[in-house]
Amino acid sequence: MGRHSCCYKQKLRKGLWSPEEDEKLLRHITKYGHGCWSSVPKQAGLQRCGKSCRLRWINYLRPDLKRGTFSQHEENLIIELHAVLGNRWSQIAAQLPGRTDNEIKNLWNSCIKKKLRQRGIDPNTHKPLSEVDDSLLPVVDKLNLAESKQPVQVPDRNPFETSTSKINSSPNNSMTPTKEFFHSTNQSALAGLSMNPNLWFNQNCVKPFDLSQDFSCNTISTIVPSMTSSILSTPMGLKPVVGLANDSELTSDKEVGIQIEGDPDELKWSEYLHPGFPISAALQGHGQANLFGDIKCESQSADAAAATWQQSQQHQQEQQLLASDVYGKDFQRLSYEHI
DNA sequence: AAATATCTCAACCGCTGCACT
DNA sequence: TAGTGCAGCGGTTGAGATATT
Repeated sequence: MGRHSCCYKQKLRKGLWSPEEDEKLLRHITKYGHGCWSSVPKQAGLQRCGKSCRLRWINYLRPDLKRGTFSQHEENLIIELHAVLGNRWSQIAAQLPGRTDNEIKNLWNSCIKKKLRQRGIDPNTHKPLSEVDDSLLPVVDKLNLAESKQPVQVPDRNPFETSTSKINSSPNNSMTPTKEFFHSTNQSALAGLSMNPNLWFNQNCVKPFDLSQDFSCNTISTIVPSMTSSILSTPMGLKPVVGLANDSELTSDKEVGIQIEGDPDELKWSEYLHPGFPISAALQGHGQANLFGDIKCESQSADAAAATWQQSQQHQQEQQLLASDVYGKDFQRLSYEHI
């Protein structure tokens, strides 16, 4: 089609940027802003294409970039977000201030994938490697899988779990939620739901939010990608959510109750969280709660949360029966305690 | 010490979606 | 409606650094 692209222009420099080029670009953008990227190289006196300038600015020159190695918390967050978002690096990067999509992508491909395999987790599906169907893997992944299966190393803790978490903290609890949850065998009915009990909740969402800033997630439909529309329109109105308890004022002995209220069924569910613990991970164990109604997260005392939790038990059972009615035999109730 | 293998990461490539005409 | 320009995204590449033999 002969579509014109800045990349096809002749006499443009490629490869690594020199300090002089960096300085020119930095000075120009600091003074004038980038505006239209295609005009930046000319205005800044650079023999580069606009695309290259944009990339250099975003990945290297931007003043708000955080340098240095990733913290353990950041790595955990990336794993958690990858389980939710897959390879949507820019969306993942949006949740890590000062980090770029390129940086996160590189970290994932060079480090995190390896670490997960060593822990016996498939980085693509986030399932235990023992569950991964070899026939579905590319040859390269099969090789990696075979390698990492050698010393079958069962993870001794949930990689999403923080040290301060009380949730899923039993000694042999790795990626294993101990509660029952719903799992549909009808893929069209619940398109997008993960087959992974740890993640089915996650796969459908979304932009994590910070509890310290906003406890309300009733607007979840506005941040759930369009891919979840089929889920949202299910008879039960699934509205998944993911978040982090990041309130810096919280201490390890101060609990936050996460309450989920269903409408119109007034389903209530609660769990205790500690700072830094991914809500999604906490919710995994009680995933069925997320099948119903709107979700609202509120801060409440441990006692109040416990009372709410008690109150919700009976209602959840009723809702589970209702789900069976809705989906008939396609809907199974499974326990993953044996995994 | 040299050769080779592996890893890291900056940058490129090709594609998509959107806005505009 | 189709064509064009652009920004942005994710996959891939390859040079340099580091580890291993």
